[in-house]
Parts: sequence; structure tokens; C-alpha cells
Amino acid sequence: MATAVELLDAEGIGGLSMRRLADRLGSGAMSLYWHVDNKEKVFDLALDSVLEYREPPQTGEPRNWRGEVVHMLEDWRASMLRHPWSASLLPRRALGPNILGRLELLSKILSRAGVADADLNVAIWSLWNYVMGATVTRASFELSDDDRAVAQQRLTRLSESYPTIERSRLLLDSDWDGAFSRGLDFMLDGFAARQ
Amino acid sequence: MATAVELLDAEGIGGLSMRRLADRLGSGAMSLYWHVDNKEKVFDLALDSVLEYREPPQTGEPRNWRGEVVHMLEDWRASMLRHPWSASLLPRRALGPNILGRLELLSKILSRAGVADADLNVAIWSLWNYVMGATVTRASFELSDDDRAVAQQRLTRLSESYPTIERSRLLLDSDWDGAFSRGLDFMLDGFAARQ
DNA sequence: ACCTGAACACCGTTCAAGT
DNA sequence: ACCTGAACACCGTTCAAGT
Repeated sequence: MATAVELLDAEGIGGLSMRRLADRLGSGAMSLYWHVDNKEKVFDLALDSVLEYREPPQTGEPRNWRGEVVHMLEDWRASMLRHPWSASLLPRRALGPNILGRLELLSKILSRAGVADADLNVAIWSLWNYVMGATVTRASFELSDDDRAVAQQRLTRLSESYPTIERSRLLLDSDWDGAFSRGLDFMLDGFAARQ
Repeated sequence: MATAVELLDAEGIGGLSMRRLADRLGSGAMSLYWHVDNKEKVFDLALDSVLEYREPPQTGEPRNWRGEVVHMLEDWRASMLRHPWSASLLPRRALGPNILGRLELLSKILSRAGVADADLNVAIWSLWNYVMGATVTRASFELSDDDRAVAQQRLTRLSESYPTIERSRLLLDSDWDGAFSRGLDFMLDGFAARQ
């Protein structure tokens, strides 16, 4: 599986073919199919393998729940951005053990923090949605400089049609990390209000 | 383009090949390439073509900004779910005119509602992230009943490892629409707090 | 200006056959 | 139990050639 991740890192999602993976593995032609059902399974395994989370060591001091949530979610996003193919793999993938582990942890933190049981699932899915959307978006904007230039050019050409987003420089603002954590703060404010 | 959307609706993302599309179009073999650069462009066009938004007719009464935002975003999500392939197409796609139009509208509503300029882009991207994450997730869980059964089975088998999400039935809760709008409310609460 | 078909360089997957 | 290579049924894209 490590080899599949290497290949995806190096060549992107289109670069992984069963034939090339077999090659890279040194093993001859099609022996892969003895170990794995099909290409989908390879993607499932690669995705989950990249999402392992190790909680930071507990110091004696009481941790605050917001900090814990933020830490885990920022790590989640960072893990996926380290392997940009993982974002485009996300749709239609199974939930592997590492993903389930993160959801479990998130549940525990939030319910310990006093989020009502009735709101818990909504809160978790909201955070999930936020992280997944942010990651998918971020990865898809991380294109070549050429592409960025083209997008910028097109937008200024169309500035009469989209005056507001042109003025606020919505598409040019490149502080992705800052936007991510500030938006997360907004969301957590929303949860905290219902506690 | 309508034909491409039909084909995607009928057969999913894997069902669209340049050859089959040409066939369906009645046109012979490879004449597509005179009209379009490559397959990527076909996907770009298909995605945007499905995201047109018509604002609801303005009654004389003053509309509330939360209602407008919720309406547009729920329509956005619904449009994508009507064409499930659009969710998996989202990563790495260009922003077409319909998408830009929605972002422009959102900007206008929020800034009219009094969201500070400094918070505007963060708010918009947060909502974007939320909608995209929710849609991608929803579409990917809408698998065959077989798949759902397998997932459920696996989770109960692993209930010792994931007690909290097992207890809250996180993965079985099927009120997606309700979760979407309740989570959206949380977010808007967060924005309103900063006004 | 628009369409065509053959051709090239790939794919995923199966399967009989090997050790 | 594990690997192999040939074979099948596809792909996206190019390009010389047609109207």
C-alpha cells in the first residue's frame, strides 16, 4: 500500500494504473488481482492509509475542547493536502478505520464538552462537511500557476457581471489556512451557543 | 451538452466516454474534438450547466437574509444531488458562470445583511465548504442497499472500537436533509454573532 | 468550416496455465 | 497458495484525409 501512495504522490490519480503499480511493486504483470478485488479497493486502502491520527500527548493540564477539535481537524486537512489526490478520492469511498477513529474521537470530545445528544450528530456532520469541502476546494485550487493566471484574468474581464466577489477579491485571497481556522471558529461559536 | 448530462445521469461518471458521447450525438466517431479540447472540458461544461439558479420572485415584502441564504444553498445542494455525478466531478473543476453567479449572490446577501467586510470571504468560503462537503458526502453514501448493509454490519461488528458513534447511530441516521439545514443554522448563528 | 476512420498507446480484468 | 502472460474489450487522442 505504501507503494500505491508513493505512486499517487508522484503522479496523481491518473498515474495509478494496475499495470504500473504491479510494475513498481517489482511483481510481474497481474499478480495484484490475487491480493485485491479491483482498482477501487486499492483506492480505498490508499485513502485510509493516509489518514492515521495520533492524539497529542496529554499533559496533566485540562485541555479545552475547542483546542482539541481544532487540532484534530487541522491535522486531518493537512494530511489530505499532503496527498492532494486524497481529496478527489473522497467521493464514493468507504469509511476505513482511520476515518472512523477520527469521527469517534470527535464525538467523544464534543459530548464531553456538553453538546446535547440531540445536536451531536448534526455537529459532527457539519464539521465533517466543512473539512471535506475545504480540503476538496483547496486541493482543486492548487493548480499550476498558469491556471491561476487564467482564472484571475477571466474574472477581471468579467468584473461587471460579478462586482461583489471581484471587489472582495474572493478568488484571489490566498490565505487558505487562515480562512479555514477562522471559519471553524464561526462554526464552533454556533455550537457553543446551544450548549 | 444536454446530451452529455443525460448520459451522465443514466450511466454515471464512468459511463461517459468520448466515443459513446459521439455515438449518442448521432455524429460519427471523433468529430467531438473539433468542438471541444478534451474530455476535461466536457466535464467542466456538464457540471456548470447543471447549476443554474433562478432567484425566487421578489415579493414586495422585505426578505430576511437567512431565508435567502438557506434557499439558495438548499437549491444548490438539491441541484447537485439530482445529478449525483456532479459531486464527484467537483474536485479539480473550473468555476463556470453559474457557480460564479451563486457566489456573487451570496456575497451580496451577506454584505447587505451586515456581515463585516473583513469576515465576508471567510463566511462565503465556510458556506461553500459546508455545501460542497455535505453534497459530496451525501452523494457518496447514496450507494446500493447492499453497500449500506455491509457498512452497517461492519460497524456493529466493530462496536467496541467505536462506541460513541455506534451509540449515537452516526452512520445510520438517514435524515440528511434535516441535518443539512440544522447544521446550516448553526453556521449562520456563528456569523450573526459577529455582526 | 466541419466531419471521418484508422491508428497509436494505453487501460482494467479474466483466465488458463504454471510453480 | 501464489504468480504469470496472453487475450478481450475497452479507452482518449491524433492526424491525414475527406466534403
